Amino acid sequence: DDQVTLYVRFAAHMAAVLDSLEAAGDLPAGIDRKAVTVEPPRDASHGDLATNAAMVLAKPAGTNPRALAEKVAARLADLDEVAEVSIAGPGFINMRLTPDVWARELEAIASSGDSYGRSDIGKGVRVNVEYVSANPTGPMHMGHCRGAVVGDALATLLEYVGHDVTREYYINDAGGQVDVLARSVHVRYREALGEDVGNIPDGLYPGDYLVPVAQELAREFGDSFVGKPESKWLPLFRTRAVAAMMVMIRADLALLGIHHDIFASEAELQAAGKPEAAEAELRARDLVYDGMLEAPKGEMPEDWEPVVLPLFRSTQFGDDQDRPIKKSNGNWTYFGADMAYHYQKAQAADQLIDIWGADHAGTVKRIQAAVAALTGGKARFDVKLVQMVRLLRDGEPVKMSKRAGNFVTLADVVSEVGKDVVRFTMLTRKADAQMDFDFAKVVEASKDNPVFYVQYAHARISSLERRAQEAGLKLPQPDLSRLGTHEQDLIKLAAQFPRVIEGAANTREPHRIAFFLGDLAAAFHAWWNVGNDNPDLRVIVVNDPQVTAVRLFLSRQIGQVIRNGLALMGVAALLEMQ
RNA sequence: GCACCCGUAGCUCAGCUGGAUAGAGCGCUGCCCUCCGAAGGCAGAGGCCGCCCGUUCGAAUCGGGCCGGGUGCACCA
Repeated sequence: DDQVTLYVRFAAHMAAVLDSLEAAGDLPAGIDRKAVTVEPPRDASHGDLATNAAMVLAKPAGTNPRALAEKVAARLADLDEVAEVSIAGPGFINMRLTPDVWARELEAIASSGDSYGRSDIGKGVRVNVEYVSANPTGPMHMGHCRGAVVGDALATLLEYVGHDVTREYYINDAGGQVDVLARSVHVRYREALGEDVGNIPDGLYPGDYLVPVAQELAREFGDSFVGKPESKWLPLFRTRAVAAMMVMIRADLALLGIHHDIFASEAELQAAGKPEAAEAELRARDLVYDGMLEAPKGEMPEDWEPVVLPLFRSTQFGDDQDRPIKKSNGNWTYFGADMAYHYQKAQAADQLIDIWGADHAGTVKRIQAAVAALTGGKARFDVKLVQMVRLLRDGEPVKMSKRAGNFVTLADVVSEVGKDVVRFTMLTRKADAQMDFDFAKVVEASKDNPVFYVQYAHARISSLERRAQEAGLKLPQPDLSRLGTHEQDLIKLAAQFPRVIEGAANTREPHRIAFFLGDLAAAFHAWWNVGNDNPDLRVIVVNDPQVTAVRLFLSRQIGQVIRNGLALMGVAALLEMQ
């Protein structure tokens, strides 16, 4: 019971109070209580906790908020943990809690340890998070980075709150771009056999990361694919090249600490006839028909001509126009295969989440339409769009030319600033807000760099532990009744952690963890800094072991919360600053 | 023309999925620290939350309509 956190406990208190009012006939039975909240008021001078119960329930109960508030307040005042209750404004019920509550929460942090903030609100519901899914045509570059980190942190977060999470990567190994990849490798293959191929032709991938793949093919097959028609070598070269690219991509992801459970292949999906099955099902329900494609609404391409294709009725689900599932050459469109892919994912999960780059925003509606059609609206399906990251160095945009494969790779960035800095920084903005990533600023050791400030707090806490040990202090068991008000304020903030986690999980917004840690670190530094002016207020007061024991205990638990938050973000907590 | 995302302090951004007097960092102003637990600290000024309606006891938050910025708009992936 010690491990039940404050807000969980008070939700139960609230329910019990309302039950007892029902039993006493002061509240009609069966009123929806979903809107009732118990949370800290924005202004701390109002108290520690506030509930809107009276305002929310007054109307359905056929009474007025003040009258109901009186009754609720009276019962809340009976709780041991509540020191004082007051009614304010339109019917807020404010509670001030006993100091003991904060001591108890601190102990809950200590006994829960790495699990403080964990919950089971996910109830084991299966969630499939698909993220990264970069085309297997080269190494990961910075454009993939943010989605990778956001997806990974979100998956970890959902696991932490009790979901059964699958991390999935969709390999786009069936489209035209992997044929281009295979042709690019063929050029390198001829080169490996001694031919002077000159510059890599336009339209092919010029990167020299293809050289080892080609050399391997040359070693294994000699010149048997030189001067032969594509049909003789293309499938083999494609398979080998994609496999090699995926090895590279996995290595890049590993640099960020990212590992997927499932790598799903589009080519295999098609070979297994999944798109045909989805089409058949939708045709049977008249959701796929053969029809004329509408002319594009934007700039008209030169070679546009009307054509009849199998179309999915995505307009019935809110899309702007129906979408082709096959091309005029008979191949599946990306959408046609993707539709079948999402159907497949929905067989093994209750909820689907896709993390996409914002440049794909235009295709969200059609895939949501397809999932709604194929699952009968059963599966919750969210597409999370991640906005672009502008790369800067000292405020100047980093030059990138897509030609010559001269992009900034993820591996380069990680080796320059480190995994933890990349991951934390990518989570310091809402996913749908644009972001700058300045190589100079993210490693700056100052207060306006949240990565630094949070790590610095944790390092200070670790250093306190070390110094207490080095000083050889004989410390008693901490007597938590000696916590001061400043210290209680720090606990109050730390106690929000489980709520922040819950909110971040429900809204699928892992960035909230980063902001919370920034606030908690700032509060810790402020507490630390009072010791600058007054040595009696330092954590370690050599001639007062009682106080030292309590403050050290508090400091250790703040460190625990910071560590738990960082762990969810996939960031290692530093024991000392470099 | 349509769709999606964004408009909150001078700048960069939070705002707990409807709560009370709107928050942080930077910048600015003032004081403190330079005898070290200071890769700083404390305090202050600064906002019709793009605009207008609506829903509600209550709106930065929800709905509708405008205005402004970004992105995307045949079978590409």
